[in-house]
Order: sequence, then C-alpha cells, then structure tokens
Amino acid sequence: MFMESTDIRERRRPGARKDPEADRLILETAHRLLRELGYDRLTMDAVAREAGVARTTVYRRYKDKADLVSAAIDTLRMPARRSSSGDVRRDLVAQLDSVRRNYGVSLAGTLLMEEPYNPRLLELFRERMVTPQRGIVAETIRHGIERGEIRPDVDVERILDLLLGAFFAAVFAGGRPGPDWPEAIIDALWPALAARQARRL
Amino acid sequence: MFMESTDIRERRRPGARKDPEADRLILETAHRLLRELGYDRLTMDAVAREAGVARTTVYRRYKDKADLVSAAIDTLRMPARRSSSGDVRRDLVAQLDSVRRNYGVSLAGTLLMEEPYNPRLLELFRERMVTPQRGIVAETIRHGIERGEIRPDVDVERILDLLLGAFFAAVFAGGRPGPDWPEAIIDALWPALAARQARRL
DNA sequence: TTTTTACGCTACGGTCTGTAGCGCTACAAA
DNA sequence: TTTGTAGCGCTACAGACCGTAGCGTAAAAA
Repeated sequence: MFMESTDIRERRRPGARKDPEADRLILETAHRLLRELGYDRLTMDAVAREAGVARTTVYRRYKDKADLVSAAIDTLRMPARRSSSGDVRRDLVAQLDSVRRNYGVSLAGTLLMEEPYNPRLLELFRERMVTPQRGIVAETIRHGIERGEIRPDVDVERILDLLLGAFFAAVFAGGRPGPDWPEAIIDALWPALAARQARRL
Repeated sequence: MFMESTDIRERRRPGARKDPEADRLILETAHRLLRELGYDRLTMDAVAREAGVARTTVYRRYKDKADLVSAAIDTLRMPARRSSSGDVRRDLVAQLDSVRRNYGVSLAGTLLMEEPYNPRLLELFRERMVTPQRGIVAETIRHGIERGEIRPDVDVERILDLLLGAFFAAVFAGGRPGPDWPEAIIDALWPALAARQARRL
C-alpha cells in the first residue's frame, strides 16, 4: 500500500490565503495609474494607497516596480476593432482616429525610455499593444488589396510605419492633433495606396 | 546736476566672479548626459561630479533641474544639412537616414513625458530640434515642387508627419531600424509625392 | 581694510525604492 | 486542540535623488 500523504495533487499549504480582493485592487490600480502617469511617475506608494492596502502587501505579490508594471501591461488589451465598413479608406481613417483619441503617449514613451534598463516592459507592450495594433491595420490593407481598392504591391510594414508613426510626429510637432487630422493623413498618403490613380477634384 | 552714481552702465559688483570654466563644464556635461540618458535619468549629482564641481555650484547657476536642462536644450542645434544633390528623392532618403542614425529617442521621449509638468522643456526642444528638422525636409519638398519632381498639391505638413513619424513607429515596433529602412520608406511613400505617375518595374 | 560674492563642504528634510522585522490573524496539519 | 505556516498592516531602515541652508575660505571690488 502507498501512503496517501505523497499524493500528487498539490496539498494546500497551511497559513492564510492572499486576499483575492487585494490582488484585484492592486492590479486595477496599477493599470489605471500606468495609463495616467506612465512608468516613471507611477509610485508603489500611490498604488498601495489608492488600492487601500499596505505598501508591503504590494511587494508580497510583485518583487519590484518593474514586476508590477509587467503584470499591469499584461492586462492591456487592444480592442479588436474589426472595422469592415466596406470602404477601406474609411476604415483606415477610423483606425487612425482611434489611435489619435486613445493612444497613451505617457505610457508608450516611458516604456521606450525604460528599454535599456527593463527591456521586458517594452517587449510586453509590443506584444499586447503594438503588434495587435499593426495587425488590425495590416488586415484592413490586405482586405483592400483583395478587393482591388489598394495596389497589390504595397510594402505593408512600411505603410504601417508611415501611418501609425504619423501620430507621434504630430504630437511632437504640436500636441495631440485634432479630429480632422486622420482624414488629412489618409488623403496625403492615399496615392501611395490606391490601386487606380484617381484624379484629384 | 545729476549724480554720477546713477550711471546707466552697470557698475561691476564686488566679490568673486563665477568661474567661466565651471560654466562651460557644467553646461557641456549636462548636454552630454541629457543626450545619453534623457531627462529623468540625468541627475544633478552626476552633472556636478562629472563636471568636477560641487553640487551647490550647479545650483548657484540654475535654480533647479528643469532650469539646467532648459539651458542644455538651448545649446542643441540641428545641423542644417542643406542637401541639394539635385535629386529630391535621394535628398529625402538622406534626411530620413540622418534621423535614423542620430535621433535621440531617450531625450525626445522623456521631454514628451515631462510636458504636463515642465511644458517649457518640450517647447524649447520643438524650437531647437523639431521645427528646424521639419523645416529642412519641407524645404526639400518645396524645392522638388518647383522643379516639377513633386506634385504641387501635396499637404506638406502631413507629409512631414508621415515621413518623420515613421521612424518612431519603426522604433516602437522593433527597435532602431536598419540602413535599408529609409529607402524603403521613401519607396512606399513615393507615389504620394511623385508628380508623374511612374509605372513600377 | 571692509564688504560682497563664489566655492567646496556638510547637513538637512522630503520623496521614492526595496528590505526586514514586529504583532496579529487566518488556515491547515498533526 | 495544538502547532506551524503564511498573509496583513505597521514601523523602521538604507540608499538614491532633489532642493535648501549655513559654514569657512578665497577672490574681487569699494
């Protein structure tokens, strides 16, 4: 006979459980402060205080600030806006406007700055936000190619650089651009995308 | 008669002079560390130490870190590369490659993050770097229009957003791009710029 | 000489990070 | 029930960084 004490199923260790409510509050607070403040200005103290727990409770779950922020980034989700209005041009304008309205410059910027010291953070951000974002736009472009609205020989990755980067350049040059900006960008880029060379009005 | 003591020419005040050598060393060190580290990771202590002066000597010249960094940004100068190879397309590739090789992502990024707290820093950066940078490219484009190589109805500001922003998008997506990248970007954008619709090979 | 200023130094209060240890409580095993 | 383990909140701490204050000393003008 075998002793039941060596049961393969993990025997629950003694002692109190980590409060799942605290888990949730800490992660949600970190997520919010990360979006509001970026990496640098998020403080462990503020997370603990606004989550209503002691600072040490945060450190019991995450070994340091980078670890906490990693977990918070991991909960970021790019809303998969499958935009299929039937008009590629309009889809692109809508997607660019979504970037314009929602993109967290603080977060993106600080993670980029932290890259030499905490490469994992930017890596995660790419995985969760940048790559999905590019994927959505790429899909729209490929959709346009299939339907003959976009020339088939475009360099999709470079078009993504141009389109999505334009937002950063605009912010740098003069702050977050206005609501007319996305359409102006697509107008300017369109001849590089359009399958048929439409004459201007 | 008027008393000569109210002489308009400033009477030199008594006491020791501020060491001009210290002036120079502090500003040069701040400039260098700013480019290497960005705003956040530049510390007053490191500036003082590497300039070989006491920390208080720095504070006697600049009231705080933002003040010192402002002065350092003020010494940034965009090298006015008047590129006139006679070929607009090649000029644009060269200018984009200059951005690719030289652009300080740390500096730009951290200043952008500091904007809500120290708007003056980003302002100065725009004045010294962003605006001149855009000006150079804009001039190249207008030059191309005059010579009939670029369509006259382009939205120059939006083209600048697209061109210069592409660099940021590329960095975000996967790190500083390689030497072939600038040409690929111009290739991708060219149909939106070219006056005559050249058929692809 | 007297006064004013720069310099380097030390010390301080404040914020932030990350660690250690204290009572107390919750929970599982003996 | 007793015993051992672990979470929680709290306080204290070392270390980095910011910005300020005051000291003795040296330099420069009145």
